[in-house]
Amino acid sequence: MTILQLSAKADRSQPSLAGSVVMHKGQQTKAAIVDAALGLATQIGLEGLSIGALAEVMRMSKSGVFAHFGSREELQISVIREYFARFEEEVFYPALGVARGLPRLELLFQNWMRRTSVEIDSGCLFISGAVEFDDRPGPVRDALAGSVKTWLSAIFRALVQAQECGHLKGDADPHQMGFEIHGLILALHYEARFLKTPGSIARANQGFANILQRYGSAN
Amino acid sequence: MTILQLSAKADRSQPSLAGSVVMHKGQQTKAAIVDAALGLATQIGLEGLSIGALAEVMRMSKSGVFAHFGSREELQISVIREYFARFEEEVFYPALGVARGLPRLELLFQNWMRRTSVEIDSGCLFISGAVEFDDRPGPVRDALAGSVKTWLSAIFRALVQAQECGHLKGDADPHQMGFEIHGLILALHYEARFLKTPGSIARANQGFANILQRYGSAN
DNA sequence: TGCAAAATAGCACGACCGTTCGTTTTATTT
DNA sequence: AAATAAAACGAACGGTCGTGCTATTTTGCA
Repeated sequence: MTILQLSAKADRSQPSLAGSVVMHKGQQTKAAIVDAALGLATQIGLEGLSIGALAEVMRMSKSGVFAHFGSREELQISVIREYFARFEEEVFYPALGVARGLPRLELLFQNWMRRTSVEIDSGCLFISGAVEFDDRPGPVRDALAGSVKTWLSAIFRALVQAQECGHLKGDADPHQMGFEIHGLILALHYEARFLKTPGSIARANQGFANILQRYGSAN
Repeated sequence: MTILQLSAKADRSQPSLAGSVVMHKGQQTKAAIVDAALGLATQIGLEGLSIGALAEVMRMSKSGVFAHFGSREELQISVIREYFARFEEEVFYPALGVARGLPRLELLFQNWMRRTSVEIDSGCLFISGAVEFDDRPGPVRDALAGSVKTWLSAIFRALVQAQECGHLKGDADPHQMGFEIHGLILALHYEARFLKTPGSIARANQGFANILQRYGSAN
């Protein structure tokens, strides 16, 4: 049993570059397209992602690219799924290797921070996507919000476990902690990527330490 | 002397709805256009703001709207200036009426929170704009980043003053505090506007109280 | 090796974009 | 009221967008 409902079964028709062993031509190129699209989308956003530009990068015709998805929305959703899969792989799963409670919580945050640091250059789809699909209902928004909620609830569960392990004060509120931690990540992304404020990474780390100090059972 | 370099002198040619007493037709409609554009931009973003849609709202021709700005970029910049002016008016200036130190700091945050709460429905230009102009250099980005930096430095100064008044611990770091406060606002906007998480406003308030508790000189 | 199926290309469409230009209407001044 | 300046219009241009069609090429399997 895993905490995140990861794509356990080989999901129908969404190639994650490491799909099934036997991979036909179509699925290969589709995976390559999604990979390229992910690169474009993190930089210019899901809205800015255009099939024409994507085709140019892939050295394919627009219609050739288009045929793999059937619609722009489906392309965007594929990108979101791929982004989430990589996020899981990079941030979440490695943290399952360490003990529950504070160790895992700290590793989760550390991985999240490291990823966000990289995204200072490349951009974060969960942040840009949130702004772009604020009040634009539809399947893209649903995919985006679903992914984020899944991740945030994983953080929440790690906090609850830490409390159960006695690593946090009994009256600590995991929801409140999650909110504040999320704020640190958002502030890091905002100040470092947009404002180019130096030292933001250290600020976020310090903020996390402060939260632990307030809510930790020992000092 | 004011902390924010407010538009003290009647700025050349940017009508803020309450411009000079004698207002010619052109300046009136320009102000009305900017007002409508601000409404559109906060909802769909500065990038999504199109002259055609704006003209439709104004019941004017595209070219008629366009002539007031000369370019789309100039329109966007006008919108940013207007947004910042209103932000000052609503959040910053009222806080100058109370005593320096903790009272002013708390009022600043309270005003900021109130504004952000309203923006859960309408959207915040400083947040959506940051995502849209992350790595797109140019005058629009400059106007956006300049406004935000001006505001954040006002917060910073309020923190320094609070420390000078003895309302904060001597070893409190105003930069760190500003970072964490900014994170609370961002988390509020993200979770309330995008994820529709209930209780986010209370979370942000609690977070601010926590920061004050850690850094405050008295309890 | 042949053949069906899948993948890709090519082309055109309608819609919307920012912008330009010449004209006409509306305001302001003399 | 006449003259002048400012403002608004309407049509058009070149461009990009997503998408739908129809060929053509490529692929994988019998």
